[in-house]
Amino acid sequence: MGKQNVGITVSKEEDFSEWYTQVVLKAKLADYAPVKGLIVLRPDGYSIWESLRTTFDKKFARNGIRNGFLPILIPESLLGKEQKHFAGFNPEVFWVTHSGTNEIGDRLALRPTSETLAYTLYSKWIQSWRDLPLKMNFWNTALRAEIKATKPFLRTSEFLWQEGHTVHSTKEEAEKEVIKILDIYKNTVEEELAIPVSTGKKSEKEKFVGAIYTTTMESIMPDGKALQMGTSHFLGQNFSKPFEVKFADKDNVEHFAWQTSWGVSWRLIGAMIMIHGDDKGLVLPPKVAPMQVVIVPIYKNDEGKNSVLSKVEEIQNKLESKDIRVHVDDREGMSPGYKFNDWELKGVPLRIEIGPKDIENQNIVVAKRYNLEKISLGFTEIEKIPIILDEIQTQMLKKAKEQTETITLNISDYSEFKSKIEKGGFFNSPWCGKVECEDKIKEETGAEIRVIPFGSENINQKCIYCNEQSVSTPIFARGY
RNA sequence: GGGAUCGUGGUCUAGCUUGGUAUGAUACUAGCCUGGGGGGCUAGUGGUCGCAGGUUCAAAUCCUGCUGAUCCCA
Repeated sequence: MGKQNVGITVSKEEDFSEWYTQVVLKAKLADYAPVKGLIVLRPDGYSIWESLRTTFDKKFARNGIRNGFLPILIPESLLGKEQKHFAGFNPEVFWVTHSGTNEIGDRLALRPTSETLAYTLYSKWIQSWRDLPLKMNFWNTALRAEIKATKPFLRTSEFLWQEGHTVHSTKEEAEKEVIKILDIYKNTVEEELAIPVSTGKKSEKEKFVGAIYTTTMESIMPDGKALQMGTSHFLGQNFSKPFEVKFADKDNVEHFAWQTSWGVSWRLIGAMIMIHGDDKGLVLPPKVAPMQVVIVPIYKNDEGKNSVLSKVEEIQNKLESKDIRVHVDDREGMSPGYKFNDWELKGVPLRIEIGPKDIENQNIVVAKRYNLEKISLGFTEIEKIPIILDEIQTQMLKKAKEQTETITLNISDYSEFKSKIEKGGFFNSPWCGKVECEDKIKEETGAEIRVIPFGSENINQKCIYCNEQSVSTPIFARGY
């Protein structure tokens, strides 16, 4: 077997973009579809998404949110009801104009997002304060035409996501919901994917079109570019008015409702690949890994094979009884070395090697993927495996946090800002709050306000661009 | 939005300038030997050169259109 095309052929350090694409394809998470900008998820990729979905569903349910399903086609007349929202999405909407050979009068959009459709229904379902709050979530795909620069998971014309839409009788309750969701997002991403995030608000310029304000979580990738990991919007009454989502309150006066919408997409998978992967390929956090442990049996002859395989089976059963996802690689005709590399490419968190030597010594060899460390465990120490997996999960988050810290800089001088932006990173820099400065910074450096972190309000500094009094210290970065 | 490069068995690739139905590696299948970090030998399978059209006796090669991918800049 040759190694030239099987593994990753470039280093993460030297050619990040190419490295990323190779990891996605070679670890068999996804492949390109025959249509531009679309990808296909393979079992290992989809399994990670399913794992995230399961976690989110549990947390949503605990918060009183239930799942529903919405169709993919939205008539133009509905999509156009909230003008700013429509104008924002229009350039990237796919349109269905024909059914068979007949032209469709009110052409149909492939949903870029479902606010307009959901709220048309909500206005039917809500009449009284007793119908509120209404909290629903939808697992589906959204379609937004990406003409250029597509990249698996990060920028595709169709993407898997969840979109939540809630309706409340008061502004306060809706705003609390916005934050509650952002919290769920943050702790899920940090606990499951081991990716640190910064949360806060988007600037006026960067907020969701149609929202009063947008809260967001952002992460910095190893190449110094920021990635939006999820957003939770306070819609106010911007949609409830045009869509007539209203209710009779206890005093029998009719009010427009207060709404939120929020979503995360499979971009999270892209972030996980970028943050944790290395030159050998994917590195999966144990919690979302489709296989947490792979066992590679090693033997020379039938006699050795039998004793090794019976031990392997015993260990497999022991681990499965502790709800560990185990796979035994009993493929014949492949050398152990080939298998080691293969599973490292696919990012399995722990590999167990068992051969004649180990049977003799009453131990197993355990290799950790995230740091490539190998340790020996006695046969009686198998129950330590779940603990080791937990440690790996913790260590991966720690490592990612350290990485984030090293590329997060406090910069209050604009010339320093400009000279360092080429290398990328999160820049904490004071800002006066004016969109003119934001625009100029974007124009001159390519960096934008990714997030204005909660608690970053401050009036004691000078705007990095115009030197006037600051209102906050946002995180600036170039983005994906 | 602007620019550049590219598309040949599953994968990577030679051939293209100077037209004559395709090179090598790897993968895959079978057998034997091997087996603790991408093994060896032997014998096989697999493509009609991204798609459509044009020029020609003849097109992977020349021309046109389309499509897809990658990278750089805004």
